[in-house]
Amino acid sequence: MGIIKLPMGRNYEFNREETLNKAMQVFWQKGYKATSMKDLIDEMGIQPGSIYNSFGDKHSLFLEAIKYYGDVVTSNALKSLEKEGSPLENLHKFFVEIITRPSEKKCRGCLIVNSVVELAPHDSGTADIVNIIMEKIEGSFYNCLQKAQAMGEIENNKDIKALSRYLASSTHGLLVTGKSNASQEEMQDVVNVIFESLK
Amino acid sequence: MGIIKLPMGRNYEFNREETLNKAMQVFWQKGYKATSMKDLIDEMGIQPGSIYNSFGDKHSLFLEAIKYYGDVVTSNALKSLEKEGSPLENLHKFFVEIITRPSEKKCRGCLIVNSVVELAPHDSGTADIVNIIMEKIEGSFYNCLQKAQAMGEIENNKDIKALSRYLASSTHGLLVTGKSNASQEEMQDVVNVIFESLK
DNA sequence: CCAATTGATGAACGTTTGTTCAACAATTGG
DNA sequence: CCAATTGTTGAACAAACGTTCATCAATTGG
Repeated sequence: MGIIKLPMGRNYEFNREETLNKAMQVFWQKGYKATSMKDLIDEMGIQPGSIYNSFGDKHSLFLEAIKYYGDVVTSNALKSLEKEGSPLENLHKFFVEIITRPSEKKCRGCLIVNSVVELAPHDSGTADIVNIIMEKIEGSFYNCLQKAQAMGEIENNKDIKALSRYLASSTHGLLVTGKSNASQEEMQDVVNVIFESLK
Repeated sequence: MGIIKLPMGRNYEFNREETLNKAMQVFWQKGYKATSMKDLIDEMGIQPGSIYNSFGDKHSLFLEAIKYYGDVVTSNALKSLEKEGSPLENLHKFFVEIITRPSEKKCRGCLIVNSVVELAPHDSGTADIVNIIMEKIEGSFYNCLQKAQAMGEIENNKDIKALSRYLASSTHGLLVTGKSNASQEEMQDVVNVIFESLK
């Protein structure tokens, strides 16, 4: 075991991850363009110089924020699909969670969906990151459906690759619908039809 | 028949609808915040004074643009659902059109979906207009499904109110998916599952 | 304690933003 | 032709934007 060499200069006075998380929240709520550096400075609680020193410019910070969102928020939601017990029940809880969120939290939807719509077509940096996350989502659905099929919850003649793509697109749809003034009841209707189509 | 009284001052040198249409295209492609007045001046081909004189400020122009989109682009797409013949076939063509567009046109998606995601939660002016258009979309799906049911293309025990909500949300989903790098084939899979669920 | 290194601060910078307005052009009514 | 009215022009504006950097603070190595 070697001696730990500390860096020479001053120590950071903020927690990098906590600060990145704050930035993510702002981008999530306001979008990329509508978020100003002043917003970020206020919410992150550090000065512009510290932001640029630690995260680079606004665009770099944004890319890191959506990557972080994928690693924490999205990943956490997808983990619920791997729980023991009925895969279809896990999947159902996943969708109920999605349609329940809009009313409590401030209608932020999903940062990935928001970013696809606002930036992906014009910004390859954003496109690369969100595409990876979206493939991960589809992959998680696929694994869940595969398990469901193995357990006899889904008929064997079903094309679960197509179904996983369908579930991914349906999720995006609900996250958009949740940003309109659609009621809980309307979205419950949608989820019911989605689950009918899995049987 | 009375005498037509002409207004006293100078005549407009541009066609209001053509110019509004140009503005709509820019907002459609770039989003609200990412569109600058300079962009609008360049694309509309008139000076700032003329824009303010005819449309008010940027936000007012945007509201008029999304209203115009609903009256022209969305309405035109929905009209195809009312054509003679098989309602389900019309519906299918509607969805094929949606998943075919992204590759030709520059990945603009749908201005209404874009606006829900970018602005609706923070801007009640946008929310009001967008919600009306979304209700119109759901209404058109409902009429189409009703006709399909009357013609025996859909079973009578199906809840077509729920199905129309489902189709609306599915449409939003596909319009988001079309902005990612999803292939035509992937989206065709999604459409196939959607139509399975109508049977 | 002193040099070296690195983070923190926030005033200041040059752009770009959305918007205004005085000057000008075109049309109508008389 | 002259007054009245209204559209057009584009320079100019204040405010907000993202970004930089000289100055200071804290830590390490010797």
